[in-house]
Amino acid sequence: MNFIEEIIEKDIENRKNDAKVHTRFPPEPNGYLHIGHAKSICLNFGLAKKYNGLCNLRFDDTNPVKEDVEYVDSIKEDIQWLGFQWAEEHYASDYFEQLYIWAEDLIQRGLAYVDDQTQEEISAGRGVPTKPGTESPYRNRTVEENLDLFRRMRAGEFADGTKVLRAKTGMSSPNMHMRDPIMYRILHTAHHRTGDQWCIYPMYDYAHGQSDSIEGITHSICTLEFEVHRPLYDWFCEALQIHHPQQIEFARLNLNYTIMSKRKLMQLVQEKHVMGWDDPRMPTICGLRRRGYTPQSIRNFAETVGIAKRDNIIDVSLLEFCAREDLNKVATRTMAVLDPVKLIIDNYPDHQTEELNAVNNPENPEAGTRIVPFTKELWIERADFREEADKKFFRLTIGKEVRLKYAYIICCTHVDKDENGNITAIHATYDPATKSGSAESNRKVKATIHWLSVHHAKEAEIRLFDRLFDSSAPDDNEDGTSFIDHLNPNSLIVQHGWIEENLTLENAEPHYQFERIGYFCVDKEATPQKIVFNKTVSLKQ
RNA sequence: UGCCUUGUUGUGUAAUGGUAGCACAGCAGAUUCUGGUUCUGUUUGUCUGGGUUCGAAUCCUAGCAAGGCAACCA
Repeated sequence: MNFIEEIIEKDIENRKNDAKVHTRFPPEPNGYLHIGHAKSICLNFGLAKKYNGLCNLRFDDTNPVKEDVEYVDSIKEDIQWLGFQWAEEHYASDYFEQLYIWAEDLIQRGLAYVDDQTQEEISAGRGVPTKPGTESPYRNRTVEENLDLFRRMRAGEFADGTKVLRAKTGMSSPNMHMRDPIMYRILHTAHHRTGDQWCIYPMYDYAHGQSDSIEGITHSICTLEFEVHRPLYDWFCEALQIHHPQQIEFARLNLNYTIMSKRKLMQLVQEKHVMGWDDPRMPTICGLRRRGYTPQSIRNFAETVGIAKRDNIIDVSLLEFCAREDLNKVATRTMAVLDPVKLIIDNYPDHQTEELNAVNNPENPEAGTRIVPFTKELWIERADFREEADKKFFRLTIGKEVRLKYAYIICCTHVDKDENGNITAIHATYDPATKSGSAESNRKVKATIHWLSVHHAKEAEIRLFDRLFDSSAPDDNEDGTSFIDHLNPNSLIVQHGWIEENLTLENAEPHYQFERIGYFCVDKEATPQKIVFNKTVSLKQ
């Protein structure tokens, strides 16, 4: 049980909020969701589910300059794909009128004032954390004057940046957020939902808590950097005398070998370092989806990393473990040869084709079996043969035996080479008595390798992804480098390999395990003419 | 150098005054027609110093370290 669950269970025990739990996930629609958001989504929706409560989706859309419907749509898609459904869909912008009414109320009660200072003057007046700030010369305007000015701000009489509405919290708090914080700024910018209805927009601090309050949120969960905002959150709820949700902060997710800043992810997309927000190397939810991660694996990951208040950097190997753990259960097995070399079974009849049975998923007998054709000429993985094998190598080498999966035990005899010494073909003989499933098939061999019939295999493009950055902390700029400097030049390698003939775009399963290689899924760019696979994650080595 | 928060194996996370546990990673072995899976075993830890207590990761105290905060961003 994490510390938030402890708080909630105590609240339920004390019948706080009538023992109800109502959370919310409050993204700003200014970018795509990433794995860090997934942690927050799983937390908020998970808590609601665990305690028979509700979880809303609320877009924190108070800054029209950065926000767009494109992001609203992608956020909704990603949350649903992760397997969650919100109780209510809201937008902070739906509350603009209520927020405005409350602002006038605060003015009338002498708790807010219009300030004509420039941005620089306000910043200077705020002072520094170690010393109190100074009061604005406009701080003591009359209620009437403030009301008149604020109404004219709304009416559009003033230019951007010429006036703001500030709360009167005092100028000497050691918490900088409590030094007469700005509530409204003038922004003659169209909003993606309210159009040009407004030219003043509330700040986060004057919108978030109130939105929570309006929706009857009981536990307002956010990340650590909002800790210093909590006194303000509380101040507004108390000043307005409205339902007061409890803000609780937890540590955001950090993953090594990647970055999590929306701004920087946006830069990768805009500067075309990646194919887009859904590039399989991106830590975005849509990127992970395209990469072949299952929603279950991401939920498991979010559960496994836990919830606490200390800063953390999770090892990507945990994410990969979660992917393998789930994929092992659900992925359809198939044989694929990524880096082919020809294997010729010299003593196998020239024009014979045998139909062999292959298991679709050993973890799930219900997945059944399929037929794979076996012939004299096969593709095998170049790495499965070595001329000079050490003690640790127990696959194919001259004079040694291996089993061809679902087929026969073969013994390597010799190899053909071109003038440069590169192996062009490997020759072997097979033992007909060792056919899989036959009475004498139980002879032990050191290894089993996968293969494909040259005459039947189909070509496919296979995209092998590695981590996007070659530094475990690409965002650490202490040496003067930027995350762009740490991009891994080998993060995408495109190979043209061979797949089983029965695997087509039309009948493709959502997830495959290429036996002995890794987990793969069909990419959205695949066509019936050219099927394209993405590597999700390799098998454990 | 003001205020807030946080320090538990390599990485995360439990233990709420009573045997420092779990997961990942690592290592070793068993099984295996995937060097996968599964199973077994195993290395490594309470930031430091004092104090309270029969007993401290936990309480007190003094340090130290890390992170956050001085946007008309969220």
